Amino acid sequence: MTAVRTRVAPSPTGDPHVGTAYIALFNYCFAKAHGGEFLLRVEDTDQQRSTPESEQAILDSLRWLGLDWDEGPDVGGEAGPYRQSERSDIYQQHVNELLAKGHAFKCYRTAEELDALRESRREAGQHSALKPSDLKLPEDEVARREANGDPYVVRMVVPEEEGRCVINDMLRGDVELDWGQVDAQVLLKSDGLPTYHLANVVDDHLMGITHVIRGEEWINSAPKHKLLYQYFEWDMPQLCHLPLLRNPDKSKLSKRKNPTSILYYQKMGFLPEALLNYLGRMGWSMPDEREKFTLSDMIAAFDIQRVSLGGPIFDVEKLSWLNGLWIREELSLEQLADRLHDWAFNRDRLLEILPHAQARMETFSDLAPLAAFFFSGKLPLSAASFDGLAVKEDQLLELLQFCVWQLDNLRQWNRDEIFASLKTVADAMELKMKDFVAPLFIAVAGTTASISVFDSMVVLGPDMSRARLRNALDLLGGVGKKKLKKLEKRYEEISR
RNA sequence: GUCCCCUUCGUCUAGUGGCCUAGGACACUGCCCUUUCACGGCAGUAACAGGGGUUCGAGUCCCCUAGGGGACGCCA
Repeated sequence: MTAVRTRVAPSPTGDPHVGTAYIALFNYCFAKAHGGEFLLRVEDTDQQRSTPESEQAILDSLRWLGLDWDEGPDVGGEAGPYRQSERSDIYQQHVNELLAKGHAFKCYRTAEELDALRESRREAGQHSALKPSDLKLPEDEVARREANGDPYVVRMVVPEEEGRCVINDMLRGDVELDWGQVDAQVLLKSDGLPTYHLANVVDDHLMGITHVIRGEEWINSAPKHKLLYQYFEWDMPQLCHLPLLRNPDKSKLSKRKNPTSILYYQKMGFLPEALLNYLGRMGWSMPDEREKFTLSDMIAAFDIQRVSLGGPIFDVEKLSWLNGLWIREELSLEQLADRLHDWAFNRDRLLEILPHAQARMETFSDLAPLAAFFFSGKLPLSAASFDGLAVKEDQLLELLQFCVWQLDNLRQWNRDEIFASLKTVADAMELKMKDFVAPLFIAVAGTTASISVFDSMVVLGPDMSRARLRNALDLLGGVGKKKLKKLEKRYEEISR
């Protein structure tokens, strides 16, 4: 029986990433096309990233897209998506097994020692990875640290002699990697939680995973995984590495350059079917070259060998066209009315907005101009929209760019956090708050006569807010490379 | 820097040695439809990264170069 899983790692900001949905889609189609199961594994062992909300957000997003997961085998005593934290004891057990067999060792090296070690090796022109022998401490020192109760990690033993590891990839065939590039990977962190590499192998085995379909970024660590399968004497699943989604500048798709949150596309008013359809066109095509197809069409025609390896650029323009096609051709007027109702004019959404609108309303019809920007994507602005503001022209770009950066670094998206982080910029630029927020009002709401920008940004969400600020930056001519460097330097001073 | 992966119009792609004078789609341009704008229809611009092989024949196979991307964490 075919079984695949998608790793779901909540992002620090809680935004579910389209890249996750992309991988999930291919896992889903592969499983269903082979009459198998599509499972989910929630990677929630990193306390920094994972919160119940961020986890829920990604699960909801996948469900919204129609990628429902199967229950899977009962490996955690808990049905539904598999959560690592619920099984933390099994990693300890498996690590003990490796320790007993001599395939892993305890390492008492401190972070500082590791930094120094890496630094000195780099200076010496050594490019190979850190091996068990490099990490070794004198025995009395180990004994001292152990007696001292110092923290330690468990690392895996890796081959130190020269040689190559052959990894079979379903799309690329055999890929050979040097063992010299494979370091003594940490398996169990000093907090007792597993790293991806350990959890990945152990979980996949227990879940009965037959095929691992994941992003290309993992190809280099495949030898570690293969080695672990050998250490455990388990059968290894078939590997398949998908190309990475890219920004227009060809780098790996990132929120700094592109809206990447599924929530953003939801708020923009894309249909889940269309978004999924578009993701299915990334690196993949129907045998008959149809552009518009449903999830079940895709499953019916699915052949993983039809994946093309060049990293596709995520092109919002074409996604928009496809979404238009879906709206025009697939929805009746009744269905469209229902969809719009669900999207914007439902109670919950209105209740988010109304607290800010009520005080400013005399008639119901005042709501439309007041709240239109909440239901818009790109605002109809031009450079002239920013004329006549108190901030000087040369300060305008600087101000917007600083705000974009500042918001990029925000861990939590709420009114207080947003206000505090932007206030820092206003202070650093020695601007009165009133003058400082004016351009933000224009960028975010289209006019200075509007609901508080901070409240607006909360409602709009991080990706939409960022997109609006970026758009304003573009309209004003953008920041040139030279200027960007200067600004970065100044920003570093501010953010400190 | 080291290692790995990738390379067809600006973008998404078709193409698995002859059907390729390289096809489709987005975007762009023009025309038609139309009281406007969209939609729709028609047409146009535009690509096999470069160089060597293999072969009767190469976008397709091999090698080299270049370019792009990724990985080198007690992140995933």
